[in-house]
Amino acid sequence: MNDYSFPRKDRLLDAAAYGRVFDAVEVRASHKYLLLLATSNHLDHHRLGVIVARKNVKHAVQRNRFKRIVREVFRHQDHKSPGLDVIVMARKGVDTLDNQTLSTIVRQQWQKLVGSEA
RNA sequence: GGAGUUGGUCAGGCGAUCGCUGUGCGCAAGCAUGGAGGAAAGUCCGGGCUCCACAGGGCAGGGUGCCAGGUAACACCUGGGGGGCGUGAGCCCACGGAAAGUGCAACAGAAAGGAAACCGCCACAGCGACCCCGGUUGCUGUGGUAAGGGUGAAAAGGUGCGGUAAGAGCGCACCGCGCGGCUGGCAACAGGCGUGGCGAUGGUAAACCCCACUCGGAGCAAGACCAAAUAGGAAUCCAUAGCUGCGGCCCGCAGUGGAUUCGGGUAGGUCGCUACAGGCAGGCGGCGACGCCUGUCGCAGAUGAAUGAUCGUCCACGACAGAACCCGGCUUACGACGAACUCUUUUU
Repeated sequence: MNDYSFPRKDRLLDAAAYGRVFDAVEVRASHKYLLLLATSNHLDHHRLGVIVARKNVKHAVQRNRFKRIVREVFRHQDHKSPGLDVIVMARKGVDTLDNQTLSTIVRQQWQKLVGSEA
């Protein structure tokens, strides 16, 4: 039985944590609308960070929507594999997708990322 | 029915599952409960709050600009006045001063500001022409003339009658304008009376400017507190042994040590942080904005940043859009609903 919760320990909490990922990207998954970067964190769980640039998604409502969906997908994933720090970045145009489509894309990219790492 | 004007209300509902976050209770697991907007937006005004600056006054610079009121305050709101638009309900107005000074106005036009005769009109003079012999007319000159033509966004009060050689505020009537009382109004202003013939007061002040009133600066990353590690500082105490330098060596001198305390202060953390110019209901005062009183409610507080996802169901099939110290406005974006009023068409 998986734990679907999303507590603070599962998030990247400060600039330093983000910096570590950016400085040592081990795996990446690229898509027209988003980009995933990841590096192992030597913990027993994954951690997630989301970046949505104002430049790419103009409206705050749309930025929030993107983050929520990414988190939603994240907490439904299997967390048994060795811990990864993952950053999900939005690209221009994501705000044109509906929730369903966006969820599917994020899920696919996530599988790709975990698969290539394993 | 159509077209329109004004002022309002709501912002998908319910259920299930999985989450996020504040608070309360609990050792904990957990349980209970609260959790975006009318614009949260643009950051354009006004305040509160915080720190800095500040005797008083002036200059510079900015803002506001019909009057009265409301307010913590405003550039907002209410009521009133004036002007403009609309058949109307209604709407719009940067609405002080051009008789302090400086400046600006393309082109056109004769002339554009103490104006100007291009054409025209009129008088007189000279030289002609014609004839019915004192009239008509042509040219030139000297004057008069702002009525007409023409230019312009604008040509110096307007219209009419009189008047005149032709004209002209030259005279008169009405309208407009200036000045002085009077009446009404807190006032802006309105009405009416008298008076001036109006060669002075043209326009532009979102041109400089003048006048009146008004304004200190920065902003919650404000600011307050706690406070590591490391480096450096001050004081006290201990050790003055060893090492380094000066020196041939000794003495000596300078530097280097340990402990404790203190102050500054970085990372990090806590506070500021949501309870108030508060919402709702009723009463009273006021045309109203609003004020006063009583009752009642507790209504986000995050900090990589929560308020969501999926499914079911109902309907009018859901627009614009996401708090970041807090309020009051303005502006912009936008879906739906009902109300009052106006104009118009058709029918009875």
